Amino acid sequence: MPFVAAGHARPYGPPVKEAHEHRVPMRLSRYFLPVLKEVPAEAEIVSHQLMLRAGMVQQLQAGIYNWLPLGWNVLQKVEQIVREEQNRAGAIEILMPTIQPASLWRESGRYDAYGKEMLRIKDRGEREMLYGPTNEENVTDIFRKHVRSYRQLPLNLYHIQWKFRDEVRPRFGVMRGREFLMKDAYSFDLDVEAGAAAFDRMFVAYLKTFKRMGLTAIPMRAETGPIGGDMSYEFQILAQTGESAVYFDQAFEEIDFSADDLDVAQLKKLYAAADELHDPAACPVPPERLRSGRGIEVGHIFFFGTKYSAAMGATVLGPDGKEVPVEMGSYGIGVSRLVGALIEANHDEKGIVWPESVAPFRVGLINLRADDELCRGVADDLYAKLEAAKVEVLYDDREERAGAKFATMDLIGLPWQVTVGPRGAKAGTVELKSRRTGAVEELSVDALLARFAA
RNA sequence: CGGGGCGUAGCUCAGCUUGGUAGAGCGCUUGCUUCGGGAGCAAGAGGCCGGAGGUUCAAAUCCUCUCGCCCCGACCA
Repeated sequence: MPFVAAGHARPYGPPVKEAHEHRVPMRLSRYFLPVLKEVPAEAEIVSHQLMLRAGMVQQLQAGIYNWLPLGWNVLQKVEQIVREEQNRAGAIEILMPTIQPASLWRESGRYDAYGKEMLRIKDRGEREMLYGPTNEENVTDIFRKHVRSYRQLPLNLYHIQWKFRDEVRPRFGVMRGREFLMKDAYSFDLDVEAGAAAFDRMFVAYLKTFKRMGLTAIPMRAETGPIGGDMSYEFQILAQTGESAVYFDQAFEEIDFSADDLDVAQLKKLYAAADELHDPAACPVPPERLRSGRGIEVGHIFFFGTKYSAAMGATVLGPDGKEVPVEMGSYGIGVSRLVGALIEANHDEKGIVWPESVAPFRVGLINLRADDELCRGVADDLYAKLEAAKVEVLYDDREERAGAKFATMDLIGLPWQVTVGPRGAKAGTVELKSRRTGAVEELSVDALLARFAA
């Protein structure tokens, strides 16, 4: 750790390899889970309230959060799904720093264009720097220093890194923080056609990524904003509490986004628009097929051609021996925002309801009677066996009353609750409850283990 | 960046109008009793009332400045 702390290279996260492994199971009595019974006054929307109440995050400043163990755990799960789908789509992971030199941004002309959203700082030598709000210049610099030939294309480099945008008004907890974790990928291609193909690969990767998290993401044509360019889609996930109204063709509900043969051209033809771009009079979708809802933007992809490569001299020699600027695109996913968005889409009046793929623990084991020898014996034994079976489990072994334990488990939203109580302990059974459906079944310890060991 | 609101115990808040030695509930500690959906009783710990100036015999309370946070709008992964 000292090595990591000494630089700004990678302020978070385990190496990729470890993230595949199961997490260390935890006894709640030894964990750090500062849950709150009451709703902190600062939180307005439900995901923010629940993240604070479940002890996932803690605000340090406006729009800047500490990630506590439970939240950090989820953040890493989300990050890992994003990473795996980027890798699968052929993107290659790198890591660029959070701090960038102003000189790079002067080359693209964005140092002046970006405005107050960009946090500007100076080092001891009065050198102008900035905390990166995005990394087009940085990655283009990497490219131009190392790539000379079209034979090295296509190339897609991505990283998952903290960014800072000095929002005038941060809000909604981690959904719109100033500091946020983002995956951004950058594609480099010889010509527009190849660039468009790279764009489509990311388009599909995004749909799969969100699908794996149990989210329905609707791709919508979008404005390009300060990134620039002429082809842009944003991905909105549906949640009752979404920021903006969205309208889309019912066909999106019928598509299996996890399929391997998604037809991007077809998908792009389907109608979907946020309210500001939706004109009911001009909408091509007949009313009976038009769906509406509220959306949270969790991803945004751009194809902007030679905007940066031309300005910064990122060129390659083509097969004809001519030097041309590369065609580029950039592809963002708001990783930390997704944690909030996931809760917006998955909660009830009692708390969070995690999809299994991103749950901080798969199983919450509750010993109802910590003072009862029989119960404790059964629960300790089950905990050890779940651990041996590499099931991610949080074991509530605290000396609390039943109600408090159930309330805590419901709040933090682990998909499965396993309850050991005096009644079942005598009969050799435990209770298994689905957090999502509430369905309860009674079964033997062996049957339970068989259910989760896989 | 315009408009509004709020800073008092770890959390939610009362007290401020009308200045007079700082409160409640939850949480925390200890003991006893409880024990299948956020237990009861008892005894405790815990606050420079965001900060700095000022007015006053006296300021959480009145005045000025400042810092922070939240909400609405405009803007955004």
